[in-house]
Amino acid sequence: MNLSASATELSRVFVVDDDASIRASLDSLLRSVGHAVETYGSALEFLQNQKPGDAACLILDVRLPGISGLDFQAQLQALNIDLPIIFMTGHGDIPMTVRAMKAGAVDFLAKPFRDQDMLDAVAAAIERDRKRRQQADAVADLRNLHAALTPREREVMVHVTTGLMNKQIAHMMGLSEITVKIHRGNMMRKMEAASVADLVRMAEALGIGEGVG
Amino acid sequence: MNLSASATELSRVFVVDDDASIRASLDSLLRSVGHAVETYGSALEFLQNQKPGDAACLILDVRLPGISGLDFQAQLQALNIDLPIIFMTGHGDIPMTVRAMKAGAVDFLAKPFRDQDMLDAVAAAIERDRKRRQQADAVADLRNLHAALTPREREVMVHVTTGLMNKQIAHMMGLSEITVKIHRGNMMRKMEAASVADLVRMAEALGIGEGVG
DNA sequence: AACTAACCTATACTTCGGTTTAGGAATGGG
DNA sequence: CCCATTCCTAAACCGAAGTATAGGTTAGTT
Repeated sequence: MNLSASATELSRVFVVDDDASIRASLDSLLRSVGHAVETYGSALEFLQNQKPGDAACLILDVRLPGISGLDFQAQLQALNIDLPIIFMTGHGDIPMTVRAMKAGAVDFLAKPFRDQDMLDAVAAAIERDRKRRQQADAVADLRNLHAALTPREREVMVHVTTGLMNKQIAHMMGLSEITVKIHRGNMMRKMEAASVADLVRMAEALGIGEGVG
Repeated sequence: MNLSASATELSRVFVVDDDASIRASLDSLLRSVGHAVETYGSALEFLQNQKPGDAACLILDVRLPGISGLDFQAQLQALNIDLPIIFMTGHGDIPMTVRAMKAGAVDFLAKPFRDQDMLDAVAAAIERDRKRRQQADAVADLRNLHAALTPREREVMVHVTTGLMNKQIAHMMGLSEITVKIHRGNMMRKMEAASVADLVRMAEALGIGEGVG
């Protein structure tokens, strides 16, 4: 059996709904297309288990025991858990929908919904998460490199990405030019930057010293 | 009278609704807080008049004579008219709301709505447009500079922003190194780039030759 | 035919970037 | 106390970048 037929990469879907029958049917539906599924009856239950490294998304009923799905969405953001969310609702209204979408929800489905709509939403959510992870991983790598810099090297990096010459940097930092060159060389090696152009792009990704745009 | 009291910058709101009374009340509401307002009874009417240079937004009833507001939204995108849209609806449902929000609507208000909700939405929309314009203007300036480059200069610019050395560029283009230097110097002057760092940021803004990611 | 723009090249020179080698000083941990 | 790290500097050197100056070709315009 080819376990990874439809899911070329691992995809995990978390379902949070207090209705066991909904959980069961979603579980079956999602597994049928190759997603790994974990279901929970409440937000708390979900929070207690931790999420692995797969591309994932969260299917949430707006009405949960104890907490509103919308509030839970905000709570996750506050906790820095960035998981694409698909909302379901039995008695949703427009303001609720708008609020959820503004807060970044992938989709908002009114029950009952068509299976295909849910599958499409999940596919979109998983894809979004996959891209976000990819981007986040790249930035994390850069952060590691950047963290290995000494204070002086970090400082020089800012000035280099600003477009200053060694001479100017030396003057600003109260150093001799040759010292700047040393710091600069060490910095470039540690950052694994082959050129200033590379370095500038890294700095942009790290959110360091913007300039033109 | 201080005409620009509440509106520190000019803001223009387009209202498209087939109901004249709605148009009138929105016109009055929006003018009261300092927005310039133009109302139209149909999408076509709006399209025939052209939009000026102010920061602006569009208030649209989802149900318009002849065309759906959602379809009109898509049409505007196709026409490359990027105006923040606030939808109003009397009989809206959740799928409609989701579709509009996914397509980039700023807000989606169910009638009747509170005046303050509309004013908040308009303020957010205007602000979004202001930022978009600012960004677009900056890019337009860059495009003008870039358009003034000769083909060779453009080519050299790509290679420079990739981080290549003059020697390598020369080899790739089948030129002598000195010729590359000339093109490069002319290019930097025409682009008004004081440094490679500057140039790289310009290239990013122009969407030219990405590198690191 | 005269002119302009874009293109290519060379010599010569200056400045800038970068590495190597070789030190000295301060800090903090084992 | 020794050791590692960070920090600063210098001399010497090489290669890369950049700027004249001076020339040439081709193609299209007037």
